[in-house]
Amino acid sequence: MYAIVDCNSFYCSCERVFQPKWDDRPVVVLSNNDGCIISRSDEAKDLGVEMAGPYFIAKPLIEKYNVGLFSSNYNLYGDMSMRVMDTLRHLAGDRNVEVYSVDESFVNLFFLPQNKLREFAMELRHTVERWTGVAVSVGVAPTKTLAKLANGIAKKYKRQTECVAVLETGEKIAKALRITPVGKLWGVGGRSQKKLNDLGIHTGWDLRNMPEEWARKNLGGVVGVRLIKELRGEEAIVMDTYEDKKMIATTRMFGNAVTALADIKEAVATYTARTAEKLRRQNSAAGMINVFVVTNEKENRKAVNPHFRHGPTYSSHIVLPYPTSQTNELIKPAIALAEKLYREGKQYKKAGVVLSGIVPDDAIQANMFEQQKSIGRFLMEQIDNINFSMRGDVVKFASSGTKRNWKMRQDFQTPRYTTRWNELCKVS
DNA sequence: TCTGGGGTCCTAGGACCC
DNA sequence: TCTGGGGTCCTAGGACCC
Repeated sequence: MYAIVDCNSFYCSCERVFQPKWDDRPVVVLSNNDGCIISRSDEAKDLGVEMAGPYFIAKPLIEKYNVGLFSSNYNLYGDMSMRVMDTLRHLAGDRNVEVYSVDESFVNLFFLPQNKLREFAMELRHTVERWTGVAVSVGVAPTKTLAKLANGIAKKYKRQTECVAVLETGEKIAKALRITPVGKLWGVGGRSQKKLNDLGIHTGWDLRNMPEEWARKNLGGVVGVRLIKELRGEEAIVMDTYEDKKMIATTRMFGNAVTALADIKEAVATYTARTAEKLRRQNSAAGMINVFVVTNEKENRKAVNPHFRHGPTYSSHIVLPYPTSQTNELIKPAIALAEKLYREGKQYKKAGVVLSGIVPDDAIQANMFEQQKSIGRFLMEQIDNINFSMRGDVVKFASSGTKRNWKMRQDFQTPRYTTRWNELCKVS
């Protein structure tokens, strides 16, 4: 049996821990650049604030009902996430916890007898809440997909379920599948939903009863087959042990459109530094670097797809002479790529740096600059240690610049309560 | 006027090899 | 006039997730 433990309105919950006056009032958290709504409390949901909707559209509603407004504070959420996951590991054992995203973990419950499942799930819920202040919902079932389904039910019927739903019998699973629209299943997105509905498949139960061979032909091949197996209670998606990322990226919208090459270069250098840091944190090196920029050219884009919000993406990549994790070795090619992509007179909305061809750092072949490299490696470690302990980028490369014309908007940001001494929560 | 920022897995099709 | 059959590796793009 698997549990999925999912934090309720995670970003909102994190903000409320440090500002309890918002506990019973509607709150929302905005994406970078204060662009759209990426977390909303139940109260905000009830007011009709749309998830992932643009802030400017929800603004009248937000102002009318005095909804609490927060810019995203990833330093805080990252740290709170660690606390939640550590609590789960403490209760279930390190190896039985698979962190799935910043606010969700799967927990393997094979060590529990059937009649202890609910009790243990409740213990997970209560302990996380007591130790971190973050409320969670728990779904338990024989497969990951069904556990996600159970979790959806726990969240939807919070009061009846006390945020914990266990589907341990065929009967309960069937009932849950019958009341769940197929589009709500884990792994069924908008495209597949439409396709399934057109074929007269509307509920999870309808899909569960389709033949596997049909899924192989009509539902994304092996992906569809796995989904149906999982719905029937056959494990097809197993616990994932930790693996290094195969691609690491930093991409951002600019606060305002940017036209100067100097600004683009500065942004690309900063993103490269941030990406290299992520790379070193998992002890990897990258063999390829890809830089892209997005303009705001509008012509003809809307006609093709009315949802197009920005212009075309221009991208280019360089295969590095040898894999590296050093910021200085990555910034040079990144800047060269930015220069190559830049066109005078265009307006740029966004840029990004993507590292791939990722290998373990200790597997890097020795090269002529071995000695120089080890010095560089030492330097990188020092910079990382300083930056990590300060949870910001205190030490920067000169090419990252200091003006930051392109920096994003964050008008409602809260302090980094848990990662900066001088931003600690004060109790008066 | 104003619409995140990451990731993963899979498939199809081209290039190339024997 | 007649023109195989496998196999691998790579890339682009689709679909999905949070």
